[in-house]
Amino acid sequence: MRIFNTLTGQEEEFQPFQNHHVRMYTCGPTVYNFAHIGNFRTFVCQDLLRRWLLYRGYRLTHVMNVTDVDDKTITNAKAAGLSLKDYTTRYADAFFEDCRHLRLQQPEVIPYATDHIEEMVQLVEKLMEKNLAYRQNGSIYYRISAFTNYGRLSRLDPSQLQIGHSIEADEYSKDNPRDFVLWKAPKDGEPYWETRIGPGRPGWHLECSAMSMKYLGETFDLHCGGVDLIFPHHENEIAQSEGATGRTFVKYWFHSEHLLVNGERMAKSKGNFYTLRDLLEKGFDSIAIRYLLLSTHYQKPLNFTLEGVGQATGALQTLKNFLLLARTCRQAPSDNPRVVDIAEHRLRQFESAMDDNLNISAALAAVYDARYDLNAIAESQGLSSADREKVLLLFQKFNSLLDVLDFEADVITDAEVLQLIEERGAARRNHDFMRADEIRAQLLQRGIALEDTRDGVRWKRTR
RNA sequence: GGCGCCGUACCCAAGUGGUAAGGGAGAGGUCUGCAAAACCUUUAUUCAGCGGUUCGAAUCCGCUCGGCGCCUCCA
Repeated sequence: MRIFNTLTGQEEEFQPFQNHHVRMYTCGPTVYNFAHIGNFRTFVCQDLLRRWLLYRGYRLTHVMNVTDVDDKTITNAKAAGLSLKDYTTRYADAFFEDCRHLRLQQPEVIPYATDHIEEMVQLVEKLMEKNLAYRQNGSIYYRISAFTNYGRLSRLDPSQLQIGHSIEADEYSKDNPRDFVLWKAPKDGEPYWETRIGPGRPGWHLECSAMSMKYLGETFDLHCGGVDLIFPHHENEIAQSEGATGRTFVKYWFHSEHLLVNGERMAKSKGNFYTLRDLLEKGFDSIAIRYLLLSTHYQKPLNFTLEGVGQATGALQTLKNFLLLARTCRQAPSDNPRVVDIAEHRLRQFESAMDDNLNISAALAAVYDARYDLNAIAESQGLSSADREKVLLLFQKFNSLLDVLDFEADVITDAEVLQLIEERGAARRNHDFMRADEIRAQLLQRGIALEDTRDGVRWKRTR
């Protein structure tokens, strides 16, 4: 498979260091509030990547950190009158609940920053020994002028960087304003840790270097995040890690583009700021949102609109209707050789699209083409048992990547509903269409849609 | 000021030199007691605009217009 590597600015053949084992790190959430839909676009892209690696048979060790100490978590916890731990636990729980709604697979390891202070201290000690870090007013800074590769990932020339406007008071004492903080001196009323490098708390970049190397080794295959993390976060991670170890930190850098809402950057002030919760409360389906978020290539901006969620819902419905037909269509007396041909052809099309830098649009086209081809057969001739299995297996393969379809047999157990379906059938046979339509409308209100086919009545849930 | 991305139908979107995939929505039709589903037909002589290279350009080059991102809070 080929994948775009931010480090080289090119698409490259993916070849992990250890042949069959991929080690991957993703920058996880900072748990200071509910994650928004833009955050989840990134996590859905990473979910697609991880699922494709698994599909291709790699053993995967995926680490995603949780940042549970930083300026925002501290400020918000204080405002909420909670301890830092109580506050961040609340939002970490909410985050993982949202992840389940979006069917994001759990990474193998989910380390929390506050559980890894010792590893971070060790990393700072190494950087101090190598004279890549210096102490200033109780804080410790990274000396970027001592790291020659600084700016390679982001293609920024350190000497060209403008100095930001929001430099904190204590940072005026840095040797170079562009140096970044590794360890922050304690402030009044803020949490801090007593450590060998002095009291304080970690800077933002430090945790990712310390935790990724702890769980994946000093050199690993993939590091993921949103494009906004390229600079400074990932640039600084490289400086910290490679500065400390002298070895290549990461082989492939995977960055996903941002999500816009109605063509604009999402911002609370613009009134276009959505959390997943907002959308679910408005009655949108979390699976349709997953579908929408995964259906645009990760390197392209995704313009999120409520109309788009509606379109995604419609597209999913087409696939669900097909699966219903595939399960319930007439039993054919013998196998149809075209079924296996179609399945193999469309699967190949799907796989080569995904191998091509996760070309999800082309992969989805293969899914819909398969649906179209197989639908015609199921509709006109029915399917033999073996062919039915093949069709369902094909879509299960597609779904191992997409995870937007359900395959468990859905049965109605409610005796009253079954009774009504029965009664409607009798009414239709007696040409009492008033009564039949009345029952159909009644069931629709309960979320069950009835469809009359030449092979009898068929039903599906509408919610 | 520096670096980078994007512009394909009503909407989303693939395609990076060989004559415009796929999805949604709309219109007409077939089937149906009516629906629904499905199927058929239909919606870009054209890819922001203008020039150039080429037998051939949405694809390559140049310019123009429009939108977006990063440059120490950020997914």
